[in-house]
Amino acid sequence: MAALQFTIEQKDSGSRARAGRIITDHGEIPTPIFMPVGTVGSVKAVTQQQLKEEVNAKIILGNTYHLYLRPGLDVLEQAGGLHRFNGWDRPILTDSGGYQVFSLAGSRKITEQGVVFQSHIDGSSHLFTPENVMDTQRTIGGDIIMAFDECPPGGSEYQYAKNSMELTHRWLDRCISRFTETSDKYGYTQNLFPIVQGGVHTDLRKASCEYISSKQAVGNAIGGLSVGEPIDKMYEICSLCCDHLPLDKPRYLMGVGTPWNILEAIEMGVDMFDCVMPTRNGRNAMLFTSNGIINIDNKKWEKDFSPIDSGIDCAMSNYYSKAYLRHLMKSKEYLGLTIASVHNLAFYLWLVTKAREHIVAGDFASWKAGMVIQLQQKL
RNA sequence: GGGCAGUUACCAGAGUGGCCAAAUGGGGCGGACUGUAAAUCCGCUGUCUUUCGACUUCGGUGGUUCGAAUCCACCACUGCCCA
Repeated sequence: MAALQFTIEQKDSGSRARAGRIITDHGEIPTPIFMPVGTVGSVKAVTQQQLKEEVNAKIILGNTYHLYLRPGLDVLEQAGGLHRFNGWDRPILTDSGGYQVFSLAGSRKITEQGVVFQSHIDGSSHLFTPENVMDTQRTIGGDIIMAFDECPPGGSEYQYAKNSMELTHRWLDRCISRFTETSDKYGYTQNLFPIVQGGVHTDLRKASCEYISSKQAVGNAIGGLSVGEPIDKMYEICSLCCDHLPLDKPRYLMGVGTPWNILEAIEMGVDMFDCVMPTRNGRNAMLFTSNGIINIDNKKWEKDFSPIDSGIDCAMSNYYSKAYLRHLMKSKEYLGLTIASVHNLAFYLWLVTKAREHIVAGDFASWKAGMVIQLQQKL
């Protein structure tokens, strides 16, 4: 059993994009990659079989905060970790709960020691520290686990962002200490990714990248983006981070994003992505297709019996019609949620696979320029 | 034949003299969603107008009143009960 390895197989000639491969004990991950989000150990409305056979997912996410609250660590430990528990035998990445510091801002308190959360399930209080978040992620059993960070809102002003970043750095040191002191729990290697913060402030981001880089982790994450800042700022900061993070380690842009966001970031040299958008928006009737965006609730699809998306290689997307999916969504049938989610995820995986092919072929930038426009069209 | 209840916008259903273009729910239409407190949330849903506002609506006709979805008379239709 070995630590995560990353190899770059091909660099794009016209941009910073790269085609690589991550090797973990649970299998290989070609990059760039999109990772479906399975917060509570389930990619909502999608089975693990569908993730493999229809979506072609290589790695999925789980969330520390949610899994800690339910089913709880005793269940996960007795199950033998999340892989055994949910039947997903490919790699898993667990987020640390840092995002919940942002999204549950109304029911948590941050101190130097850590964060006290009030459970969204029953209101009970729980203290998360860098140390116990490492222990918890060890127990959940992610192949890649994330440092515990504070994710400040996109509009945070300089001083807040600076304090927040410095806190995240101190927490990182504590995460690394605890992570180093403890062992892999289930026989395969677990790998820690630190997270860059610094808001939308370039000097903070640069400093954070340098600090994070000095830790020489096997991979690095860019956090604190797509949290309310203008989209141009997101691109600017992402690009800057890619200039200051190690070239030979995978870069993970957390929580991003739209298909065109992902293409832009790939061009900057990002290798890994996750986002709830394909699943959540899918459940809410928004489909991403190789031709553009569809609101499947719109009446215009009522009698459109053509496949959902014949431009990608997902069997489900080619089998079911837009009219049928609209009917299912309008009728609030569970199957509609599944088809929409599977399709959107398959599209995202198709997109990063195509991106990789074009990087290898050496024409990524020109292909991307056309796709960014095409994918945003409202059909 | 007699008695009682009812008829409101796409549907269901409040409203019983002015604060009613008319509650609420459903349906319809549109939008939002970026490390998931989300199968959620937000608009619009008589006509014209960007707004202000104007106009036409509450089974039909006529009436009472300054003013009627609301009161009265007759008519039409529906449901239940008694013969």
